[in-house]
Order: sequence, then structure tokens, then C-alpha cells
Amino acid sequence: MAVTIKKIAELCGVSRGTVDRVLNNRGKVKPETEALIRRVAEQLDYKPNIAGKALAARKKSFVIGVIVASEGNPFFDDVLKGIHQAENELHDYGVKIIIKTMKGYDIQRQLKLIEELEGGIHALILNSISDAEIAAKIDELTDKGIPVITLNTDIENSKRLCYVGCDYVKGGETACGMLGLLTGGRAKVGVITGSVKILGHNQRVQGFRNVIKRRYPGIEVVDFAESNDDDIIAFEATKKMLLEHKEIDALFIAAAGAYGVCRAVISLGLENKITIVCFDDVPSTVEMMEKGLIKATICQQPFLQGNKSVHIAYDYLVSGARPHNDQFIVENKIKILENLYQTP
Amino acid sequence: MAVTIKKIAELCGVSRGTVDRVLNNRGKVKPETEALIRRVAEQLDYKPNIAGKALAARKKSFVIGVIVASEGNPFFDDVLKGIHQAENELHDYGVKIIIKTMKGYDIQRQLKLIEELEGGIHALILNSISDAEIAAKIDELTDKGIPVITLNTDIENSKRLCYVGCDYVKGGETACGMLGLLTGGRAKVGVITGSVKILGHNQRVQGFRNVIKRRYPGIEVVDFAESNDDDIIAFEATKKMLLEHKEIDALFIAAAGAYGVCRAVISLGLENKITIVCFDDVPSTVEMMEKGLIKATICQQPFLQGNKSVHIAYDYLVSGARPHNDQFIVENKIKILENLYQTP
DNA sequence: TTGTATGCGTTATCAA
DNA sequence: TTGATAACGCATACAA
Repeated sequence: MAVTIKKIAELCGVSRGTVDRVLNNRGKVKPETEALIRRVAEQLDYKPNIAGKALAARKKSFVIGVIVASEGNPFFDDVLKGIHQAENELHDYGVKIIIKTMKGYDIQRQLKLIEELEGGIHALILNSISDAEIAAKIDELTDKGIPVITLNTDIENSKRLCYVGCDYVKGGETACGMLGLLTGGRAKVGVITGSVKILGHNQRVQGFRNVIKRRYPGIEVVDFAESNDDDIIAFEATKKMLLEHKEIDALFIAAAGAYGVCRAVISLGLENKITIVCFDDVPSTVEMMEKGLIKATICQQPFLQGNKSVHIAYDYLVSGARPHNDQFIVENKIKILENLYQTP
Repeated sequence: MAVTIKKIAELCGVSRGTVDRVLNNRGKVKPETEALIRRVAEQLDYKPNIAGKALAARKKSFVIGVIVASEGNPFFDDVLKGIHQAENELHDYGVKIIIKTMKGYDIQRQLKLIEELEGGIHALILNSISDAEIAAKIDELTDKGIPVITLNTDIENSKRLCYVGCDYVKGGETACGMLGLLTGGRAKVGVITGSVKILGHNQRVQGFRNVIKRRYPGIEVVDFAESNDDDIIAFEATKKMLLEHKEIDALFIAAAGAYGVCRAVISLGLENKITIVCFDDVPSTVEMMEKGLIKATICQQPFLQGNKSVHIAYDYLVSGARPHNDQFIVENKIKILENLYQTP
């Protein structure tokens, strides 16, 4: 039979209340008794029963705040779906969610949204901007007892509880691996990134270059442009790039803007010449895959990211549990036309 | 606040016990009261609280039997790991698991194993052979109140509770999609399947042909052989095939035996000529991917299959919950060298 | 500093 | 046929 608080209490000759105080660090226990209880719990490998915790937790109520830069970015549609489903799943357990959305990555705007939420939440899920001011704010919340979970974008040197998102470097490596296979290892590549200011985008490009160096000497990056995650800018930049570099026969799109890129390729009549690899499966990308323009896309489980971030926040609030290594890394999944539609 | 049995009881002016009897079909309730309770529960959209159920269920104990054809088949290593982890996760809830393994697909042997278990289990997870005698046995168990979950291989026309595994047709389609991309849509393919008697293998080949017809007229299947999931037989068959058909420049391996196939290719010095696509990422396949022989493999989340099958059995025993559409379909994941190692 | 009592939602037992 | 009550493991308000 499993070890329970009751059993530990009996074994130590104290009451359940005392064991609870020790195991949950509530203080007010004589040091000797505390030591004894800890020793016994350790030896018996006590694991709190989740169902019991959840049931007892129903009496409380948890408000979780969410801030995402989802406006005008369809990638976040599935992230938000995952969050909403988690809210549903945890509704029974007294979880309420307040979502604030923003457009693009404006530091002051994000700070303002955090301040709007901060008084009324028990935890914050933050699609964070990698910036010192934001990091300081995260530390402030954490010190106040509001854990912060970074979602999709991480931030270094902060007291965030954990990061939920993909491994961007590995994503870039996977993209290059696919391009290598699709082109027989010979390609002149144009890179269209989102912004050199965004860590994740740079990491993808870095991963891409890693694999060139490691396995594909025949792949060469001949030009590089930024789209600011905007289809129009991507369209213009791609057109310019392809006109200036007639030798380009592959495009690596490290961020949003794939639709603009594809339209540029079409407008120059280069559909059959250029191999395109990109990220995520937003509707416009799916459309371009069906047209045959985009051969492969690397996806990062947006639904799972949203869903998991909420569950992690709840688990931490209820039982102090935190994920292994302070992170939950989703997979980079290769999708081609044939395996696009599958159960999440 | 969520709807509970207590609330329904109050609203109907009866005791919790009575509501419980109605909602769990235990009988012994006056028809009028039953109708009233059902109506109220329906209207309030009553959803039983899982934590409550789990807690109450601790008093019972569940024995789940598992039969898998895992002997000599490393694919099942991860399936078994998933099962063991589920046992760990549910240990607190009184779940015990008895695993019986077999080698290959021998109907009489499988029947015998079922009979050995049948007296002492509350549910059965069965890596079933698609056969009428087995189907009849499944129905017998089901009628006795022992739900049967088919794992990795399904069986038609039976009263099994649900199927946990992949969509084999889609797996074959994905494999052909990859091969099309890797070869620029032009290939002379040799197909090495496991056995024409195994439904899943046939479905993969079917999916492969679907995509040839749909998108890749330049891909042609020139020969076909069986490996019986055995590396030695696969080795011999591949060698023969490649010697007879010098034009073959791609191999589609629909089942186990990939290692034998690769060794045949190596022994003929054709490493650089032949594009190989296969299934699953057993250690010998990973080795061949690292050597560059296998370009891509389609994986089917073995760990998740094992883990999920146990959880589904438990959920059904505790709360009568069954998965949507009587199945839990795992994904066909494309893996190349760069995204082979990731969190499960 | 410690113990006791109560409740979370569900199920089982026993008495009526 | 029904209702009352205890139990599962945990958390906590309150009493000692």
C-alpha cells in the first residue's frame, strides 16, 4: 500500500496535522519532531496523492493570468485553444483564467499588461520579451509569491518558474536536415528570418548553420533578410532577394511571413525551382503546402504549449510541483502534406 | 461552481446514495425518482469529479492483464516502458499489472495466454491477432465484464472496448510522401513488408500506393518481398531483389527487418545509390540512420501506446469513461537524424 | 507547539 | 427502495 500522511503520523507517534506542517513547510514544529518526520517520509518515499490534493484544493480558487502577443499572429490561435481547454479541464478545481493579448513585442506595453493583472492573479503565464526590464518585473512578481511561467519565448537571468516551448536551435537543425534531404545536400539558400532582435529566430538560424557545418558542406547561405513577421515585408524582401541572387534555389523561413515569401516566389514564376522549408502550420502555410510550394514545415505543438503552461501553473499552486529542469520542451515535428492532419 | 452529486441530491430532495445509484446504474431506485434525477443531472450537465472518483477508488484494487508479442521484437521495448510507467503512476490507485509476452503471432498460444489470465484480471490489454477465434474470445471476456483494449494491432468485428495504436494507412502515405520528396518524385521501389497476413503491414503498403497514385506517378513499385519481421530473411530477400532488379534505387520497408535490409544494401556496395524509408526507431535503425543508410523513418509513439492503453483501462474501470470513437490513435512522426532524439 | 475536527466528491456499507 | 454514515488523502481552522 502507498505511503500516506496518516501512516507517517502513526509511525512517528504524532498527529496528521503535524506531519502536514512539516511536509508543507508551514513551520511551528519542534525541530526534533520535524527531523524525525522528514526522515521517515524520506525513507518510505512518501509521494503526496494528487487526487487528495486536488480534492482539498477545490475549496480554494486560483486565478491565472496569461499575456500573449497573439494579435495578428495566427500561430497563437492553437496556443490559445490549448489554454482554453486547460481552463475547461481545471474548471472543476477552481481555476479561472484572465487572458490579455498584445500585438508585437513592445516592452512598455507588456509591462503595463503585467501591472494590470498583478493585483488579481495567483500565477502568470507570459509570452515574454527577452529584456532586462521584463526580467526585473518577473523577479518582482516571483518575490511577491506569484510564479511566472514563460510561454513560447524564454527570458534569461530571471526567477521565472519554468519555460514552456520548443528548442529553437534543434528546430533550425531539423529544418536544415530536411532541406539537405530534399536537395541532395546541394543548395544556395536565402534565409528570411523574423527579426535579429528575437532570440528564438536567431537560434533557429544558428541551428541551421550548425547542420550545414556538420553535414552539408554543399549547402550555402547566400543572402539573409528580415520580415518582422509581416507578410508584406516578407513579400518585398523575398522578391528583392530573388532578383538579386538568381542562383538561389532554396529558402529557409525562420519565422512568420511564409505566405508573403511564397507569394513572391509565385510572382516571379519560380514555383518549380525553389525548395522552401519553414515553421508552423498556420492555415496560409497549409494552403501553400497543398499548392506544393512549401515542401516541409517544422511544427512546435502550439496547442500543447498553451495547455501545458496552464497545467504547470496549477500543479505548482496546488502542490509546489515544478517540471524537471525548470522547463517543458515540446517537440519539433516534421510535417509534410501526407501527415499534416493528425490527432494533436 | 461545478455540479456535484450532493447538489443534485438536494435539488431532487433525495440522498446522495440514491443519486449515486441512479448515475452508476446500480438499480434499486423507484422509476419516478430515477427519471427525475436523470433529468436534473442532464440539465445541469453533471460531470463526475475525477479526483473524487480516484480517491474513492483507492479502496479497491484493479488487476490489468497485458499480452504482447514482444519477444525478439525491440519495437515493444518502449511499449513496455510506457506500460511500466503507467503502472507506477497508478500504483497509488491500486492498479496491478500482469504482463505475458509471446513471440510472433500464434493464435493458439495467444488463446492460451488469455485463458491463463482471464480468471485473475479486471481488464485485458491485448496486442491482438486479427483472427475470428481471438475475436470470439474477446467477446466472451467482454460479456463477462472484462473489457478488452487492443494495443498496436486492432481486430475487426469484436466487442473490444477500444483500439490504441497508429493509423497504418496514413503511416504508409507519409512514408511515400517522404520518399517522393527525397527522390524528386522519381524512383524504382522495392517493397519489403513483414507479412501479407498482418493487416497493419498491408495497410501501410496500401497507403504507400495511395500516394503514388495521388501524387507521384514517377514512383514505381518494381518488386515486393516478405521478411516475416526477421532480419536474416530480410537480408536474403533484399539481396535477391537487388540482384534481380538492378534498376531499384529506393526501398520501402513496411515492417521490422530494416537492419537486415540495410546490411544487404551494404554488402552489395549500394549505400550511395539507394534511398531507404522505414518505420520505427529501434536501436539498429538509429544506427543505420547515423551511418546515413536510412534517410527517414516513420515512428508511432510506442511509449505513448503502452502508457495510454493502461490509463484507458483504468479510467474505464473507475468511471466507465471510454475514449472518443472507441480508439486512441497515435501520430505517425517523421524522424530524420536531426530530430531523432527529443523528449517523448 | 501540537492535536482535533471538518470538508472536498465519490463510493460502499449498513440500517431502516 | 431509501437514507445515513464512514472512508479515501489532503488541507486548514480552531482548540488545547
